[in-house]
Formats: sequence, structure tokens, C-alpha cells
Amino acid sequence: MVVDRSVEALNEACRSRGIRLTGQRKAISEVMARAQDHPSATDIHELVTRKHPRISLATVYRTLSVLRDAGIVEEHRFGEGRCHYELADGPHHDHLIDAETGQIVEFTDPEIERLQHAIAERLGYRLTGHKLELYGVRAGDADQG
Amino acid sequence: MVVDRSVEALNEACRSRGIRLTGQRKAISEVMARAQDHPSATDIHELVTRKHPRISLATVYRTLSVLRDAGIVEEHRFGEGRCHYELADGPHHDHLIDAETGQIVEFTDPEIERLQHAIAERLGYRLTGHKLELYGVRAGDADQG
DNA sequence: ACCTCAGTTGCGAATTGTTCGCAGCTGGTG
DNA sequence: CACCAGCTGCGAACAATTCGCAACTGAGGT
Repeated sequence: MVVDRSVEALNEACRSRGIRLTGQRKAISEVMARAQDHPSATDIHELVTRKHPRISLATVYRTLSVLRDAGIVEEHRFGEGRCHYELADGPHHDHLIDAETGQIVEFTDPEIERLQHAIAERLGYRLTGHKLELYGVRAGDADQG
Repeated sequence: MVVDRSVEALNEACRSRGIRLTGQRKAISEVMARAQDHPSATDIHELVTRKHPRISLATVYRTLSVLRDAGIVEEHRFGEGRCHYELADGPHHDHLIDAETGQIVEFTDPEIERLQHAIAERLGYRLTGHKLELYGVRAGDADQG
């Protein structure tokens, strides 16, 4: 799923798009590159403070917006209030959220992608984006009945 | 898509669940019954004020929560910040949001429902809920090139 | 190495959407 | 018709995100 997670690749992606490389941005890229989950802005802020104790949450938000607009990170709004972020460095995928633990599982399904386009077309629209989230509990777990 | 939209049916649904029927709640039910779109809490508040000029936005939120928990209305979080509400009085459907106008089109697709279950199963989960939103622009409109 | 300045940052305050605390009110039951 | 659990209005509290502004800093040119 991950094509290239090196910080240098992210920095290069920024340079190529004319995004100035500051210490804060490099630190955020580093955190994003390491992240195995889908951290929120405050999660990221907390992690980045290890390297940049005085970095502001606003800067984290601003940087994430810049990276989002550049197509380098993806922003997700799962269920509740806050946004979650992940690198957009692999092929498209959707998410299944464990309703009990909040754990997020990534998956792809070409069939469902195709269907979404077909549905939009059927309704007279050209698909420009979509959001598919599945919520579930681990099969065979205690809460079955 | 709509099975029964009469205010009396909603009131009865409340009574049968032990939800006390106040003037405010009846007015909110009335607004929801009439709504052809997917109004936000403030939309609903604004409409309800016609009948109850002193109703508080907090009451609207509280009532919507009560109705949501009772399974009488559904709460959606499309793209941006605020929640949108609709009666849960028909069969399940998903939404396509016009990326330009914000207009919401409802649709159902048994195939996609089936696929979602299949995917969850494949990942070792039992599907308990899902969210599918398509974003698109009207095909053949100006912004094609 | 140094200058320059547009772009970036930190701070705290503003915004937006939603919820809470509490004193007063009210539906529906006896 | 009285009672009281549950409901309401109000304004304040909250949470996530954005903004305004003065100070700072990368990276290109010299």
C-alpha cells in the first residue's frame, strides 16, 4: 500500500511544488512518514513537539492544509469531530473502522470503485470524489448475540 | 422512498417510545416531515421559529439527538462541519452531493450494499454500519475542460 | 558569506457547530 | 387539579479549526 515513505521523498515533493521547506514542515513530514495509523492534527502536533517544542498547533493545521492542497496528504473526517490525516503516497483506498476499538483498516476494491462511477453516471453526474467508510466489529467476537 | 411522512405518525412514534410530546417537539417533527432536503440544525431552527419564536437552538439539537437515538431521524456529516438531518422513515439509501451546488441526490444500489458486506467479511468483520457519499458535478456542464 | 523579502511562524483571539448547567416551566398521570 | 420527571431557554462552555498580525527565516541572487 505504501509506495515511498521516506522523508526525503516528501521533501522533494514539496520542493517540486514550490512549498518552502522549513524546519517545522520537515518535522511534520517526518511524523507523517512514520505514522502507521491515521493521526489527528493534535496527535501530529504532540509528536512534532518532540523535535520542535515551540511549534504551534496552527502551524500544524496550516502545513497539513498546504500538503493536502498539494495532494501530498489526505484529510479524512471519520464519524466524529476531528480530521485524520495520512500520506497520499499509494493507490486509492477506503477505510473500515472497528466500531469497538476505533482501529482503522485500509482496503481497496476495484469493483466498488467501478460501481460508484456507474451510479454517478446513472444519476447524470461525473464523479469527482467519494467517501466510503465501513463500520464493523470483528467477526466471531464476544458481542455476537 | 418516503413511506409515511405525516406528523401524526411521527408523534405516534415518539409516544410509543415514551418521548414526551411538547409543542417544540411537535413543531420540529412537522418541519422534518415537510423537509424535502437534508436540513442542518440551524435550518431547522430557523423554520421552527415561525411557529415557536422563542425556541432555542439548544432545544433543536436536543430534540434531534432524542429522535436520532430513537431511530426516527438520521444524522449525516457531509463534507464540511455541520450535521444534516432527515427522517429515517424509508429504506436505506446513500447520497450523491453536487460538488458545485451542494444539492443532495439520494440513491440506492443493492449491488454496492452487497459488496460492502462482502468486503467487511473478507477483512474479518461483521458490518454494523457504513457511510457512502459520492461527490460529483453534473455531466455535460460547463466546467468540463 | 550576506541581503532581501515573500512566505512562514507563534501567539492569542475569533469562528463555527454543538453541548452543558441551571433555574423555571409543562405534559400527562393519578 | 396537583405533582414532578422531564423539557426548555438562556448564556456560558467546549472542541476543532482558522485568522490577524508582528516577528522571523529559507533560498536565490550577489
